[in-house]
Amino acid sequence: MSKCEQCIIRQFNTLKALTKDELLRISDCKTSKIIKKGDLIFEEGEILNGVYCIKDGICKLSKLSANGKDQIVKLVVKGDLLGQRSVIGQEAANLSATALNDMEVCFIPKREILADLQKNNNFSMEVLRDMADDLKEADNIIVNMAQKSVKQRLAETLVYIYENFGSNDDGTLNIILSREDYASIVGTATESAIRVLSQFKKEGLISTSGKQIIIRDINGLKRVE
Amino acid sequence: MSKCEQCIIRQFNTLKALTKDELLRISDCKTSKIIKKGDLIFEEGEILNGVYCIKDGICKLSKLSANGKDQIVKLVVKGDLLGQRSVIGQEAANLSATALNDMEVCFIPKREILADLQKNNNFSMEVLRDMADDLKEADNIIVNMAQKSVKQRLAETLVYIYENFGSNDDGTLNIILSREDYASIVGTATESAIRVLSQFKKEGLISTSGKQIIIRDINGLKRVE
DNA sequence: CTAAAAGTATGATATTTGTCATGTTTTAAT
DNA sequence: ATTAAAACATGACAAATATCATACTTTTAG
Repeated sequence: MSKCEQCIIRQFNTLKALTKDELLRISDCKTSKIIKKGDLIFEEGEILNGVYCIKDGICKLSKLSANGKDQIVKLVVKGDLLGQRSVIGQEAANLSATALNDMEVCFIPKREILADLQKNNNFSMEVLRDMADDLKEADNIIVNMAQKSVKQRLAETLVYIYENFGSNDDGTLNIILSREDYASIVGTATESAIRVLSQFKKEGLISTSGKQIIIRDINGLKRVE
Repeated sequence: MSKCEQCIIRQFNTLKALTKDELLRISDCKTSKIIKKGDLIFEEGEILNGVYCIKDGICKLSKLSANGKDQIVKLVVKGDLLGQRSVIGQEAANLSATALNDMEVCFIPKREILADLQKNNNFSMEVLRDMADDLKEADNIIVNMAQKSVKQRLAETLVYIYENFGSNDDGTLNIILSREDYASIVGTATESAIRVLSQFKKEGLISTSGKQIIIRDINGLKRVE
């Protein structure tokens, strides 16, 4: 079993504030899991017994709406921590987490996290800052959802993915999403998302091959109105 | 100057986790302010030097979108704390706060709050829980914005205000908002909000006299599709 | 390698929501 | 109490988005 003290991943999340001793303790009780593309990590309503530290892969956080459609609220990638909110609030998960490709995660029991939050103030401040940032991000999404068109939201989503999750050598986006996923991020019908992507293609902003999307004109996408 | 140790308000927010000594210190450096209806408490982009504890009154947290329209993200009432996120994140305010009626607030300097967060773990845990709750709420709003119709969102807003902020003896909602404010919560055009309210009136779900709104059929509002 | 399934694409049409114009009512200041 | 300004209300029309139908393409499982 690999050791947390030597794991590079923790430098990217709030666990970086833990002491050597705390890391050793967590290392002893954590469990590693492999999660396959499409599999559920946890589901809305489920009680979480700990948090997940993502060593590799990408997943979506989504919630089922009354109309039967899934809404994606956030994309979570390598280095991020999953389930912090539910563990802190001591309540059932509000969102479902689904793997978008094969993932490797470490599960850390709730009691360890809560104990460290109580004892280590650097850690709780770090978690606080992290959550403050998530909250700001969520507020911005609310404004965008309410005030921008589907076309603008989709363009911004492409820019966001390009700038935050990068692209491969051949120019394709690192994260591969279905058109349905794009619709579910933007909050629109799948057909509408497809139509807008087709339009972007015609305008030379992107090109596609299958599910792969290549950004051709990032500034053009930023200018979409 | 009134004293925090004797103030009932703090029982309703995270300040309840502070010790007597901490409260005494805060009491000594806090300042009381009266804010008139319509006045700005702070504006998006402004650096906050502390947090506001709301002793009386109601305000809206909003953000200006690129299209020039204001989007209301949250309503904040007596007992709530304002500006926690900006102070913790050590960055400019992401939202503007505007009084919806005459308000009485206490301003607590940033350094006091940050010092207490460092020292008092009960307090930081309390703030953490509070923020976790805000985040959950924000995620739910995102889903509603993306997946529900203007009519549904407006009905839910009325139910929310009725259930969380109460009504007067004559049945009118405690919080009086303009049609423009309702539009700005729901994320629609003012005319659309007016039209939907008119429809609710025709259907007997609400009645109005001027800006005042009376809920006639709360269950009917909950059933709106 | 191949068939079935899943995903993508696009047209036609319906519905929802936004915009502009205009008139009425309410609110607030003198 | 009076009046100007603000807020509310509604019609007509335009634009954005959803829905349904259908065909094509890519991916996946055996």
